[in-house]
Amino acid sequence: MRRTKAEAEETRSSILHAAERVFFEKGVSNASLDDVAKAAGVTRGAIYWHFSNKTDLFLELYNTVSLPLEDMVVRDTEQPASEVLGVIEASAGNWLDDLAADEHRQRIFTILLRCPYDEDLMPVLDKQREVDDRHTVMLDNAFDRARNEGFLSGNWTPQSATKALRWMMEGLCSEWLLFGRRFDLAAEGKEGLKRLFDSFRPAPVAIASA
Amino acid sequence: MRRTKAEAEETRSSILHAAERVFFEKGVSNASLDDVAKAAGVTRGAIYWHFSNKTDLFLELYNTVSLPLEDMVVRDTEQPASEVLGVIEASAGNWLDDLAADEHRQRIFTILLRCPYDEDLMPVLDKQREVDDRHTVMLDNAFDRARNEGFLSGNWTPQSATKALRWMMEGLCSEWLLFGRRFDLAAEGKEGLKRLFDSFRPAPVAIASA
DNA sequence: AAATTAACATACGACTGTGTTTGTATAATT
DNA sequence: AATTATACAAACACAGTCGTATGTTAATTT
Repeated sequence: MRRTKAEAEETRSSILHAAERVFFEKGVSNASLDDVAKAAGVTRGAIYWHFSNKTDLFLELYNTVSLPLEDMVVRDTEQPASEVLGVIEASAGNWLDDLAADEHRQRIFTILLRCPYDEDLMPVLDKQREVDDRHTVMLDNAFDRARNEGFLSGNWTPQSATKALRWMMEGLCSEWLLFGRRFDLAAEGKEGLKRLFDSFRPAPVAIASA
Repeated sequence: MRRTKAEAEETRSSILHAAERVFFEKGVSNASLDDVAKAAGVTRGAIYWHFSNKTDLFLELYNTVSLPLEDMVVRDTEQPASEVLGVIEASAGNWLDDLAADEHRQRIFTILLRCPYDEDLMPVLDKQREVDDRHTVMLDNAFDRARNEGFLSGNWTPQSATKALRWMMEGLCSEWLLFGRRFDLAAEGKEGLKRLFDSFRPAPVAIASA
């Protein structure tokens, strides 16, 4: 019962969506291809037609969101230095808003956090590292610009600010994703960001007063 | 070939050690009991003698470190308020030192971070949450004491300081454990802690000068 | 000394998941 | 209109893995 090309593309994407849900619920290694097939309303034959095996299915699923993942990098480095910190903070806040609103992204991140990286999933890890490294470099540069223009507190170096920000974001999201979303990610996250960035900014110089 | 009780206890603990290594390397759900048995130099019979099944083995393994886990709570709340922040910072720093030095603890944490929590592993998750909640309460109280005595910067509230600290620690350890230990956990972690705690402390009041 | 039991190893049956092969109906091609 | 390639479903063969059942040996008990 051959379907038209559009229909085939439809079942392929329904398989991907089903895989996302099943992998999220049962974990990648605990989920069987039959679980995915049933969740997609097809048989394993359809999966093996569109994908070569489970690892390939996982990688394709990862690719469906890998490009949006990279959007978290800060690219507005053309701003005046006085606003660099504000731009970074807003960018991180927006990223939290996006994650909080996008269940798809939530599930993918959760899957990625929990998945046991064996040998054949290494490309995923490598890509994650590459994105993280690029992100780190861009943050370093941005904080460095802020510091050179006197907009970074002496308590922080560009590198330490980058790390503090990244660790806070990672811890925040890990706790939220892996631990059952028991708090308001965007609200509490942005409040934390605000206080952290306040400490990034130099103390206001005392106006000569009485 | 019946062994003496001491020998039996020895094989039991060797099974636990093997399980720790194998679960760490292959992930809990990807590791078979035969993998564990071979790594321990026994057969599956020995495992089924000492443990009822794989979940039970995992839970017993978790119990071997669950008590030390709770040591990370700050219990030195009897210090003078002026030193509360220093005590918390030192406690967190010590915790990092311990983790960096104890491969056993590293593996257990990594396993816990990566393991897909299905239904029968819920007790582990619940216990983790309980420890975390207690830790949070103690930190809240400690920061509150510091604030009441004027030792907490106005930029932070006790709750926000607690969260910032916990997220930073969690992000730091997650990245180090899940991402290949590509940096010096204790050194970089303590530097980050120092800067964060510097921002927790109120700005020094300007001495009346010329 | 005989019987029992603890501490395993070995063997067995059942099931699950995987990859492949085969069947098949339909769209696309010629 | 006949052929072919596509998009699957259904069936098959096979390796793991699990739990259990049974065997075996040595320590303990009686």
